[in-house]
Amino acid sequence: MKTPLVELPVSTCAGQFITRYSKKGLAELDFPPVGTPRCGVRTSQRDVPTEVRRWHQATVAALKNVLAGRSPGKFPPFDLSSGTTFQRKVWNTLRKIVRGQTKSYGEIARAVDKAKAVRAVGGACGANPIPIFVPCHRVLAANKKLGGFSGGLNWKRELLKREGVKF
DNA sequence: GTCACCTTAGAAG
DNA sequence: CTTCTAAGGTGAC
Repeated sequence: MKTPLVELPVSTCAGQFITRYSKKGLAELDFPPVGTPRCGVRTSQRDVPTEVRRWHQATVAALKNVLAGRSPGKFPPFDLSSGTTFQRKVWNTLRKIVRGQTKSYGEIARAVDKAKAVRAVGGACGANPIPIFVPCHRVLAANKKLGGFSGGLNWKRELLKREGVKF
């Protein structure tokens, strides 16, 4: 059984992101469909619980800060219950990577005591429900190559650039 | 069961 | 240098 999620859009100049909340916190974040960046689209939040609105406020602020190349500030609580134990371990490790810093898939693998599971780490990154906040984009291949990215390599490059990472 | 995936170290040519 | 291989977790088929 799965708790239905409350879905709310986040309109930024980079496009309209989609966020989804469970009863525990932010559960998913999607990149904008494609193009058509529109600023300042207003959305009805009539049926949204007060608590979720508060989280959403934090989400919007954090997202805009990141897109502006600043530190995110406050995050809403995350609900990563959808992942497996291994994935949550990986995501938890990713969150420790500070802004402007990068790690390799191998380093993440070692950090979760599965030195040889580098490819599994890649899989976990791809399964990451909350990109940007759980910084899967800060994970590069061993020789500082870009590697891949489900949401589109352009986003990975863009996010890193906005954090001041050169490569 | 098999395959493909955001990988990587190492061995061989 | 390039190419090939094996190894790990997980979901799709």
